[in-house]
Amino acid sequence: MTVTLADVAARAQVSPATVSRVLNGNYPVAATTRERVLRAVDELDYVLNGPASALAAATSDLVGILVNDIADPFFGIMASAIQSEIGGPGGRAGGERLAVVCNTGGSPERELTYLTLLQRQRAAAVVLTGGAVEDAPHAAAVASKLRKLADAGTKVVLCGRPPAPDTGAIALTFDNRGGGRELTEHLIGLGHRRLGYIAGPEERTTTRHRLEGHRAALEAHGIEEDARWTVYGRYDRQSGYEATLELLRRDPSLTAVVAANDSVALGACAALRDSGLRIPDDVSVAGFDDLPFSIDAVPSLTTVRLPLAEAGARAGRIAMGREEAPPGGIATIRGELMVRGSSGGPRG
Amino acid sequence: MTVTLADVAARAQVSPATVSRVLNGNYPVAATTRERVLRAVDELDYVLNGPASALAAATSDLVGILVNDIADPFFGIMASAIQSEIGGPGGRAGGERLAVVCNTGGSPERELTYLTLLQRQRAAAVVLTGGAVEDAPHAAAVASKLRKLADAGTKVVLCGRPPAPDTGAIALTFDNRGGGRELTEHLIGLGHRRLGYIAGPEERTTTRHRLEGHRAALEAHGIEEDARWTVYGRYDRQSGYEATLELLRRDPSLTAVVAANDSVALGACAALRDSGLRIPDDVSVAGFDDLPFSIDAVPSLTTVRLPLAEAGARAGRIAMGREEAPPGGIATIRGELMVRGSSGGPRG
DNA sequence: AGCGTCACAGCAAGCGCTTTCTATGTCATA
DNA sequence: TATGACATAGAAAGCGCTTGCTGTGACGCT
Repeated sequence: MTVTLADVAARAQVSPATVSRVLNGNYPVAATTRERVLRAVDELDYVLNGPASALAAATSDLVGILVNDIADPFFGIMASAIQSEIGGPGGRAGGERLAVVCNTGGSPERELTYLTLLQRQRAAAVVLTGGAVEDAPHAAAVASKLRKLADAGTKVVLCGRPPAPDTGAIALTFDNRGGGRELTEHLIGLGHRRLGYIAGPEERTTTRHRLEGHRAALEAHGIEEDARWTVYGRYDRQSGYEATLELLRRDPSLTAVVAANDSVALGACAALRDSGLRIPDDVSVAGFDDLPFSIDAVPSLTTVRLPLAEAGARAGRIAMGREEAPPGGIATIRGELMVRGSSGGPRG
Repeated sequence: MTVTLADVAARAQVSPATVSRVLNGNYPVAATTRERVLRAVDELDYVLNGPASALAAATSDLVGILVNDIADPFFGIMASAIQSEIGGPGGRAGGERLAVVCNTGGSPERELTYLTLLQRQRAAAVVLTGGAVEDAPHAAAVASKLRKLADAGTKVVLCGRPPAPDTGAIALTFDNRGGGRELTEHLIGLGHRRLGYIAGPEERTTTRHRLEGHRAALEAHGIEEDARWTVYGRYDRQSGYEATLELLRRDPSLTAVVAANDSVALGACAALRDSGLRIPDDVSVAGFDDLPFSIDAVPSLTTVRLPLAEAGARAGRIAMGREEAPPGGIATIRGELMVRGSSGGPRG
């Protein structure tokens, strides 16, 4: 039924070995023979059997990309960049690799299961994007999995994720703390003294780091934080909306709201508007990430730009061995403060 | 070095066959034996060799999802929904399947290459999302590929894509024409008579269908279209920005701008604002898709909501054989007009 | 008591490919 | 002309798993 290497070999009047060599192009084959084989391949419409070849060669051309939420452009942009460097079809790299994007939905179990699945497929490389969960047992489980992958020859790269010591994984980490600090300092510089903070899910490293930066800025300027000023939520618009209403309820005198990311910030803007407050006249708003839509908000969003595409591309190249790993296997990528219309001096 | 089935078998004092059966659970194995095997698996930290198993069983648990642009939430949302039904880790389905998202970047060649790669991996199913390219040779090549995939037992589902006759592919198509028409009729109903249209890439089916709907509405209301009122571009914000400036240059008296999708519409809004025009007082704007950010635009965007998540979920279920295919293998999914702040009566 | 049934477990034959090693013909060199 | 050296091609041994078929006791039945 299905055409095999042997069929091609028969048709081209050569041995299967020769066909394999033509297809893999890593062994001298006379031009005329090669052409004959290629013609047979074409005529029979032969397609290599991936599993068989992976089994025999003990390698695979699968590259896994783990993301928390594929519907979120934050991850989409990174995944896209990673993939373009993986050299899937059309990429620069020679060999065709199948870049597979796996959506963990932020669930630790799924993350682990996907890693196992990739291990099972003997993936050539794995790139994990986005923050990690701080749950100790899970972190240990992931670390052990990563070590096993690395030991089995799979290249492991973390993109926008804190380093995983002793796992052999290369880490490109975002400086969430520094960005958070810079952002809040900008607001403080404008004169704000009462700032609400809408954090992401409490157990995520990204959440904690950004919040730490925010608090560091407050502290550096002698602003004592009110416990009511922080609300935890999810990394989405709705969460931002609800959290903002909650903040307003807790302390209507807030003059600025700092959000965990841009989506949350947009939700915050909507809530403020719905509460009859003007941005930035009454309340300033700041986001994080600088996703494409942030510039289209009205007023456009003050935020911290993370070079997602660049980081992804670099992660992809490292995963493919086309770029050297940073010294120590760890690189910190800084964000850039983007001051736009959503932030201004406090009212009055 | 690496642990194999045989190692587990030796440790559990059973034959490899038994271990395989325990792992696949499709053959009676005594409870005590099973437990012994499972313990050995655990102790040895055994991970099945995917390629070997796929080769021997002549099936794979890979499911491919093709998207045009993974950084675009339009595709991200569908991919996410498809994947959740595929039953990757955490999904409802029992068997663990690896859902792989492939980013074609809208390139026909890449699309074809990815299909071949998936064919090579003997994918269990393939879901193609988004519009197709209208280039005849390419369409034929894709159709032939789809037929081969279907013949080889791979389930092929099109989600948000026009049907591919005689390929055995199930199609869930968006009613882009109907949506486009409804949208423009809404604007005409408001009193607009001079409407600019910012189309997507000319060679895409989605572009053509939406534009056809727009024109049908114009015609139905006896509005003669000016050739200057249509500009082609890409499906992104920047394209919308530039196209709007171009439209304004060509005919400053336009009172409404209809965009190929929401991202383009946002770009249009930005261009209008930068040109000193108010929305909708001076010019109304309409988008398409109703992506999450559209409601956050100021004013919020009038658009056509496409049930991306629902369609994706359905496509996923069909691909898994957990839902029956629609009669005739084709279902048309309608959009819903969402009237919001960006559209109003023409000035004056 | 004799024998068919049933529930398990093992044997062994591949699945379709890669790759090492070996064979063969062709040259250039001595 | 004899002889390496070299360029190619083939034979064959797996890669690690699945599965059809073949045992083999333990049971229940007449």
